[in-house]
Amino acid sequence: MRLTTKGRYAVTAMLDLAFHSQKKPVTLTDIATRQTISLSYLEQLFARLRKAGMVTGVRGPGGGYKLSRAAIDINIADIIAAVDEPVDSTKCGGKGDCQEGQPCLTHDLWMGLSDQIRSYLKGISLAEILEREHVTEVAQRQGQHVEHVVNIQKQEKLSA
Amino acid sequence: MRLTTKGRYAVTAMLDLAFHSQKKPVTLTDIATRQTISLSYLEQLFARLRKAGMVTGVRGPGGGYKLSRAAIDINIADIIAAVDEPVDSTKCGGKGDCQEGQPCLTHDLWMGLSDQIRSYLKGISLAEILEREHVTEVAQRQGQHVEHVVNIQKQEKLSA
DNA sequence: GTAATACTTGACTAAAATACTAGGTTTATT
DNA sequence: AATAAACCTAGTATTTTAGTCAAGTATTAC
Repeated sequence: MRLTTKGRYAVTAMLDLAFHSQKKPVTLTDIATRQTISLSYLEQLFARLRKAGMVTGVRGPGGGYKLSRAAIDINIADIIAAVDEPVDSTKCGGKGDCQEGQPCLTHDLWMGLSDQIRSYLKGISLAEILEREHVTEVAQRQGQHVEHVVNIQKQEKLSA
Repeated sequence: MRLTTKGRYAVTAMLDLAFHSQKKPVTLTDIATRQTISLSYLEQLFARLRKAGMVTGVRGPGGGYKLSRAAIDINIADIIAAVDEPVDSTKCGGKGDCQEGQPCLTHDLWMGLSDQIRSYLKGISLAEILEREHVTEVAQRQGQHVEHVVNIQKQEKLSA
């Protein structure tokens, strides 16, 4: 499990998507504008997210992307795993025979730790993050812009 | 908080150090050999670890490195923070004014998540990891390979 | 059917991080 | 004095990151 800016971009984009795509699909152009990520880079990330079955593309005018599953069924670990190339961190393919056994000793230690982080992130869903940080903090500090968004969301929820 | 191969190298080296430096200092050459990390790369990492006050260099023949504190007082988050350049992930310096307020919404979300990971890793000490896999001690004494260690550990889990 | 909109693909690139190389200088032990 | 080790400085090849650019294909509103 690696934690890089690439993964952060993906999580950020997914959070944006979860937040804005409740009613209709969200275009990557919108996300790119809101999150100041380049469109083509987003396209790369979403190609992977789509292959991982986490988002669904809707073509044609009025199209965009939406979550394939409910936000509560999408966890952070899966998002990061989807965009990150899986790196073999063992140097011996997990065989345990790199060198006299010793090296794989610490490899095992690290991998155990890595697994813990993974399972920890697996326990956090998009929905939980949105809910946790939701209107409370950000809206207060922010004023009209976010309030506007929040209002729209509330209206959508009411009409849904 | 980033999780990269660099951080893994640092944690691995620190685990090795914690494991072997109980009596006398450990040379980087030893660690380099055991963990198959280049000596100069280790030097770079340990320069940072030393500046962070986690290890102490002992010069001269018979010298090497040792932990500055007890292994139980050194946590994983600090190790990673020591070798990783702190990247400003906000693009607005935490001011919250990147762009219309919106971007900082998700920035905050991610940073909150990042903080959780950090505090999680802060709760794990070198000593705990070594202890958790305490069988390694046995392996060391008996000169066995890790494959055996893993088997022993599985048996212990079964019998526990 | 056409145009608009949106997704797909692939090639390319500047900048940064990674991992290493080389060659030193101290410092302390023997 | 010889040596073993930390410690320092600079450079460098490779890979990854974070994009850009260009030319597609698919879908739907009209």
